[in-house]
Amino acid sequence: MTTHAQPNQHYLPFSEHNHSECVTEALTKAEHLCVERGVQLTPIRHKVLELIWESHKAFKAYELLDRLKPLQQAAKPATVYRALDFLIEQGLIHRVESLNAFVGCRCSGHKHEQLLLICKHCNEVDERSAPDVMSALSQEFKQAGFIVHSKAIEVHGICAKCQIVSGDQY
Amino acid sequence: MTTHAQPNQHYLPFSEHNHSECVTEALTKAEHLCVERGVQLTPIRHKVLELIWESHKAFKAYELLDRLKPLQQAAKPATVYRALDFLIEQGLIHRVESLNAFVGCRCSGHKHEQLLLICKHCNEVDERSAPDVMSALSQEFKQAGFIVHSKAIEVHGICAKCQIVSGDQY
DNA sequence: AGACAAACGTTATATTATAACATTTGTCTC
DNA sequence: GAGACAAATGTTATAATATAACGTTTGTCT
Repeated sequence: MTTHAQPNQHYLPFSEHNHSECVTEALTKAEHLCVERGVQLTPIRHKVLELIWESHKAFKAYELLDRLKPLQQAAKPATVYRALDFLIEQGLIHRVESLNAFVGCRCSGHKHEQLLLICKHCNEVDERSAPDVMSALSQEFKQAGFIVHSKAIEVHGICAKCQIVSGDQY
Repeated sequence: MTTHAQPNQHYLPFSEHNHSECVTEALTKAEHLCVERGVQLTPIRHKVLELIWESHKAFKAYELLDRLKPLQQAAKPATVYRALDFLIEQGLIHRVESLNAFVGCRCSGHKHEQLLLICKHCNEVDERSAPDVMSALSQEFKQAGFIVHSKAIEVHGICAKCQIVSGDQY
């Protein structure tokens, strides 16, 4: 099995990909990274990551908690939030600020912020590295004399797939 | 008194501006806009807008509520959230998604999203129209076939002023 | 006066997140 | 193996953010 993701950009649209492969790849990659880094992808953290990868939609913390409970009797809010903190720290998931929700990161491995395209119709979140946007941003920071620690670049709208599926008034 | 803001970009740094003029201008502009649009900038909405403009820092809803109470006995969470909804709707304030907080909009008048530079040290929020960033974003949306409804572009770090003030380890 | 819509009052509760402290688990040392 | 330690997790409580639902007031139009 090939376990490493493509460089970064231009994934297949969610509709066309083999999601179970996609998940396996993400999890395998996460496992390897954690070993490399000497950090523990404990069973709880692994389960939460798996739950998040169930789809490309962003999950709320309490939705994850509900799904975690059957697998982990003792699960409480802190259980989930701790796992999420770890996964974010390791760059394995993104927090979607404008939704208070969490989504798997397809370009995981290092902490880095991407452009998130969030579809209001299907709720899927597409990440794009958007190099031109990022370099324009860098220019802007330089001009402003601003030292960046973190970015959240989140866009809400309708994805290409949903425009076709339901040719409405978007 | 001149009541209309400069086109958009390149305001004075907060440290150098005359804040009371800045507030007066923002409030006067808001009043005019609401008249033009036939919407009501009621006393409560006006007070909340004034409170937000007390500084260029983002305020939490419940902080605003605490400050509103002395001026408005009956103020409850709904009071504040309704006023905030109105002010956002009219493009008079921004919601800062990554802080769950609200900040006055200096380029108010129409709904439009700007780049927000949020200083972790002084907590002030600088808005920038960042045309190059926006046009790179538009390119990206076009490429992705994504129809945009709204954007949140929020960057956390240290502003130029704070780098000078405390020459630390930022 | 009556009808209506918009804003606001009021109560209750939902949702999101963290604090604080106890317990368990694994590892290292002696 | 006993003791010491750090990391992870368990557990209880509560803080912080936000909305729902319904009643009342106010102004305007007829």
